[in-house]
Amino acid sequence: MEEKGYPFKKVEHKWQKYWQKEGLFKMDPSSPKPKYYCLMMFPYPSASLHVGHGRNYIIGDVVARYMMMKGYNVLTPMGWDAFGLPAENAAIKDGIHPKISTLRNIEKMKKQLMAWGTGYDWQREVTSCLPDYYKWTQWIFLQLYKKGLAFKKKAAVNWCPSCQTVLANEQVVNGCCERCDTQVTEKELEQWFFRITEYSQRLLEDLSKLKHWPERVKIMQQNWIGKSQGVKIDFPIVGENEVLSCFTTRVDTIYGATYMVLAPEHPKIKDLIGGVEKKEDIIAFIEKVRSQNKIARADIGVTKEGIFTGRYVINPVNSRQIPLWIANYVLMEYGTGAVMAVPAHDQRDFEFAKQYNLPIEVVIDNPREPLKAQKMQSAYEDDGAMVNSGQFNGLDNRQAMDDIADFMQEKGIGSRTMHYRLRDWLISRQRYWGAPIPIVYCKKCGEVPLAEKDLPVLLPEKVEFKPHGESPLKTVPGFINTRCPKCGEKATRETDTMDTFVDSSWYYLRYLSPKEKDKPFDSDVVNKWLPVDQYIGGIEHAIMHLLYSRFVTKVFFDLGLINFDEPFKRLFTQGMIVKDGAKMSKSKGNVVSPDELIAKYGADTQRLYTLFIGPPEKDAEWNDRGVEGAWRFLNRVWRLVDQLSAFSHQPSAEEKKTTASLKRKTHLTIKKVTDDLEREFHFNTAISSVMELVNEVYKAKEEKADAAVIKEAVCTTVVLLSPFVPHIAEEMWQRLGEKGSIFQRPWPQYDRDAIEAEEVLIVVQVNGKVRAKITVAVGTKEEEIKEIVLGDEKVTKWIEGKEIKNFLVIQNKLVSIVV
RNA sequence: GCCGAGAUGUCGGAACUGGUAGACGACACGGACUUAAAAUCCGUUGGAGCUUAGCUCCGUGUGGGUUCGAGUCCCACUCUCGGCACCA
Repeated sequence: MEEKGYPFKKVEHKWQKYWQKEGLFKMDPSSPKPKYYCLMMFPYPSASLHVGHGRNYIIGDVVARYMMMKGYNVLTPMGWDAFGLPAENAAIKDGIHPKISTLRNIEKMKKQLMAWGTGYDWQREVTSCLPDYYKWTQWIFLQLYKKGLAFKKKAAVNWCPSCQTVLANEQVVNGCCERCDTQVTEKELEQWFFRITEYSQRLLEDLSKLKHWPERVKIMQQNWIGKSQGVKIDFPIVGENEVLSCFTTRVDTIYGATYMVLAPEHPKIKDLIGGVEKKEDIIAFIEKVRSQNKIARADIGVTKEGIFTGRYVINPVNSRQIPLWIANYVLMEYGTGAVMAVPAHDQRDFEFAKQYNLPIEVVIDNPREPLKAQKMQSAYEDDGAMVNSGQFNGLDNRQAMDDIADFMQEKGIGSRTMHYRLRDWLISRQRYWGAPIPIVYCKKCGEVPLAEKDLPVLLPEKVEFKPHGESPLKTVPGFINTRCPKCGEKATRETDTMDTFVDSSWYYLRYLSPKEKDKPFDSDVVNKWLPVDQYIGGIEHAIMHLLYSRFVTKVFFDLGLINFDEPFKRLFTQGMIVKDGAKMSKSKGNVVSPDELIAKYGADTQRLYTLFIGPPEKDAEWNDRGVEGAWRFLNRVWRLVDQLSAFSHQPSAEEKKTTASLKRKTHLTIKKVTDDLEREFHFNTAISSVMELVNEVYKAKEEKADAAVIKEAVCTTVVLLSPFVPHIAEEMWQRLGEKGSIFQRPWPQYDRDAIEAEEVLIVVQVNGKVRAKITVAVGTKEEEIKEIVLGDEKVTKWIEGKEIKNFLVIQNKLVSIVV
């Protein structure tokens, strides 16, 4: 295609080379400037990028360049979250080794990032799938292991009986295997966990330290941790010298507990049903529920299923015997795996009681109309006065909650306690493309961690990818067979690899000393540079990645490795770019390729449009027409610079007014752009205000304003645009006769005197409606304004013959008359 | 169901602490330049009405409220999007 407009290809090539040569983005450790760590979530190296991906990097690049001009020593590194399932799937499908496809994708993406003009300190690049990185991921595992924070326990995985393989949640589609469509079941395996639950309270509390995180992300994390206060109550089992404990947040409803339900996985069931008549049926029921995988079990939703155990427990407050059931709607992972069922006041219990004809007893009355157990259509979950509750009758239920908890603690039948929804972090993956877990199993010594000096446990390269029922690592004898680090006897290696979220939970520390051979990071340097000043990434990482990173940081803090306990000071989560109302994806065919755009209009046009499209934290709809608008604007600025030297003029008195107004606009724009960048990254309004300035310059040229002031306006335009469209800005800067990189000059300051206006427009409202506008000198006295207003024809028309009830004057702004 | 975000012209979106609603861009239309087209430049562009150089009324999802004045604050509701979901 023939190039029209400014020669963007030449310009972009020239300046990309220049930045690289000059090392513009190389962080200088000896710089006396204050530090600024600007971090983008490191990407998974995928084969094809679209303009939606670009938004993240473009925003980050604007921030980095702006902070540079503000005089900071900016660190802006980049790396690759390079382990993961897609590469392994590609290996199975196309037979290409994950390492090869991943490294190839990295090269491709790196070129793409450079084509966007985004600058990074490439000397600090990290790649999580390479041994010099994952050695330290394994090291981190060992530290957690030593602290008792890494441990093994049985846990269920999704299992495809046909492929004979473990499936990740995203490989399960509608409860079936994505490859062969077989119904997925659950299988128990010994798996590795990180004990993140030990940090529940701190992870929750410290959210309040994160003043510059989006509120919604903090709320999501808070809900995810899910703290609830309640009471743990012991129910004695009839005929045994034992109790079943349950947790409730609604201890006020205890008198209404008419049965108890256990999760099918509850460990005490085995003993309890030992001598029961229908033991076989119960076992069959438990088997049935457990054979369904978690996803299917959650799907059932409506159908609550259960079975009576034949046993009874005693409600400790009224000594009543109530039946003990097992049901699919009770989860072992939450609380104690046992629930006191109060059908009158809990909807789930209500549905179950209706289905199995269990008694319903009202203990909190609806203040609007008394409840009748037989007539209830649903549970009453709101507040009211206590009834049928012994000594607590008549109390407000909220009050009773406290009183009953006190009563129980006194009598020793229950205690106030807290529960968290957060579960331990399952880090085991039965996969090849991940960091091997550095553990060895020895017949004599059992489970033995490797010594730090024996790291890394290298991932073998020669493996078979075709699915045959087991993790590819299990088929490599050279990997599995080893010696016990303790006794030297023959031993076998752990074949599970680590969740990629482990890799990504600490990479931001590695950037500070990426080539360090003896430790994961240099504590002194890390302590100097962290926490990260600005973290930028997608909202999809609001919970997992950010929570895991916070956890790992806290562990490092406790280990004395670092002196801060939150990794990211400021967080910005950008919105998605959609097209035709849907997220861009190959399957939907709505992908906009950055390569074509760059070929047609250049990277700066794409950058400008991406930033102009809307507020960056919100989702935005891509529109090809809008790109042309950005292109037109850049050319408009380009021509302005081009023609500037030809313009010289000494203004007449009349033209001086235009000159003054342009000068004022110039400085107002500096203020506006700066405010928009400081305030939540409002690039869209910053850019529109520069557009206004450019329009004004065109007008001022037409009206022959002073050449020096026009030049000031044009230079300011170029500088203000530079973080957004760096290539063209550098080129124009040079053409304006300046030397060196525009990013090495300071960000402009506005002149307070220049933005002072001499006259203001005052709006006159009569009965709340705008009726006239008058222009007066700044600071005109109230009396004087009154006089002018009352003499105005447009105003008198509306107040004539009417009584003025109120006359309000707001300085330099507005007059409001009520008649 | 719960939690969160949102609803403004034909479209993307502006409007900071209540003070001219619709900045800026896109689309559309008209004009200038041109042999012509593209590009560029200038102008018009929320709706309705009228006695049409202008003026009036209506207008920010719906209904109510506070206020001299509400897109903005309060109450109730509707819808859309996102996340979580049998959490005791």
